[in-house]
Amino acid sequence: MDGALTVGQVADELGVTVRTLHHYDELGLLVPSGRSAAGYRLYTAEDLQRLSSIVLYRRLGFGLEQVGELLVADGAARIEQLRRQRDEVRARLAQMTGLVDAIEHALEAEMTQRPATTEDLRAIFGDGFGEEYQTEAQERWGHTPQWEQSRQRTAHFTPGRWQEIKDETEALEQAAAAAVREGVDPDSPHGREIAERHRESIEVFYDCSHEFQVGLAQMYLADPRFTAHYDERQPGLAQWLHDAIVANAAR
Amino acid sequence: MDGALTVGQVADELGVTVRTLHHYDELGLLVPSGRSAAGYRLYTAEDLQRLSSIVLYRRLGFGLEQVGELLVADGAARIEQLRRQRDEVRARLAQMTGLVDAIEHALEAEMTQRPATTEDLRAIFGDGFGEEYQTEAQERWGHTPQWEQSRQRTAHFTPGRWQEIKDETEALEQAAAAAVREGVDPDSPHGREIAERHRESIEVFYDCSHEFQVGLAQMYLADPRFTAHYDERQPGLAQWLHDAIVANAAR
DNA sequence: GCTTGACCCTCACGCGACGTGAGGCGGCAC
DNA sequence: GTGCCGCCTCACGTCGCGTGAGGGTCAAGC
Repeated sequence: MDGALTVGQVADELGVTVRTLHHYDELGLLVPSGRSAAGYRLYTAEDLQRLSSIVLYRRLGFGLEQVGELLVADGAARIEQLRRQRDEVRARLAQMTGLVDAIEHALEAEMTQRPATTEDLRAIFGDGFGEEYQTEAQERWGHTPQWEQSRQRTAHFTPGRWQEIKDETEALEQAAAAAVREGVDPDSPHGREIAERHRESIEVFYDCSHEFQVGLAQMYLADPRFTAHYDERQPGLAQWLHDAIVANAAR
Repeated sequence: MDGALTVGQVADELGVTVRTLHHYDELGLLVPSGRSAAGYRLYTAEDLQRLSSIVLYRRLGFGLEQVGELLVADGAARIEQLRRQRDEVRARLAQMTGLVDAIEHALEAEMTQRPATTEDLRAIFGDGFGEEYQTEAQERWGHTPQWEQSRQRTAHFTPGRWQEIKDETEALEQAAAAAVREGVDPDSPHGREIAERHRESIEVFYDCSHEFQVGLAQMYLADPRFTAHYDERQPGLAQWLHDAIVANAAR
């Protein structure tokens, strides 16, 4: 019996914890063959053999109760259990594969439905969406109620929403440019329609009365950067848009 | 508040159990917005919204604590967590794939190392391994200590072991048949060597003294079925083997 | 008004395989 | 003798509920 090992030695040998050995002892799954005078558990080579079987079956995912059954079962029963276990693990495997897909799905949804980040905006609007402009705009209008309202609303805009906004602005400006080229009167039904569409595109951000819109129109003529933006697309567009907005506001 | 639902209704609606709702309430994960006079939990549409998020995240495999964090996290943090969860699940997936392989491995080992069944024996020895022979053999020798010893030993023989035994028997008989064809003297070193090899092939089953082996040799001549078995392979083999065994026993 | 049955409430233990101390004894080297 | 490591026996914690026990509530039918 001098070959008998204590819990710590067995634990090191087989890669389990001491607590695990205690646990198996409690359950009667692996009761050490002997005890020292002081009550130390003493494991023989046979015990180690049994433990290594237990460890093997545990690694295969069996519960302790099933491990106990496997140890006393004959070959045919063991094979049957192993097959069952394999099938069960395969089933869980399939279900986890589905889980990964579900997570991917949620991830994609989150990516598109989450409020847009600064990077998203740069990706959509290009690098022209620079910090300098942002800073200046904040200084100019940061104290207005419209700015505050816009800030609150856009905080929840998704990348998809921003893309829609860009598309609508683009379409609007193209329609206005076409009207200028075709010599459409700003104070015609079509001219006023475009002015109204412009107001709606602004109302996405904040409540925009006709009066406020007229103020914007005046700025488009007063601030050369706005004027340039419109006239680059179509010479005379800034003036035409201003006139249409004024005409629409006067009804 | 007339739109408020009780636990049972909510449970049906979202496919969870009443106990689960109690649990979430205890944890503070989903505290119903109201209680009836009698203390019934009352869930509003908002509560349902929150619950459906909880159910979603739970289905994605998050723990309840993480679900709580996800509910208050912003988009970026949620995405980060989803990614982490996906990676973790993928890792577990890989490890389960390994598990399946390990089980297959154990299964194969068990298949080949398990004691052979009657079907295994038929597969190895052919259908000549019939019940009639078995029954007669048991009647003839079932009471002998050799039979008992053989029974005990063969009970643990694997299919592989049986195959080895068959191969060795085959090789032995071929060697003996060749010796007969070549006119080898049974009482020569080579003849006695074959006799000794025969004895060893018997000792696989039970302890076989030279005297006992001589008894076997006599039976090979006395029982026409044994004689036929050997002489079919090589005329004169039964007699030759008998003589070699007798010579070897006499040293 | 009374019963019935379905629903709700609050405890509180159970599961599975150990982890993680707490409190105390044994063994061995200095 | 003393310090440290290893061993012992309780015994509670983990995680997400399941499953009663014991008892109120509510709407409907008699």
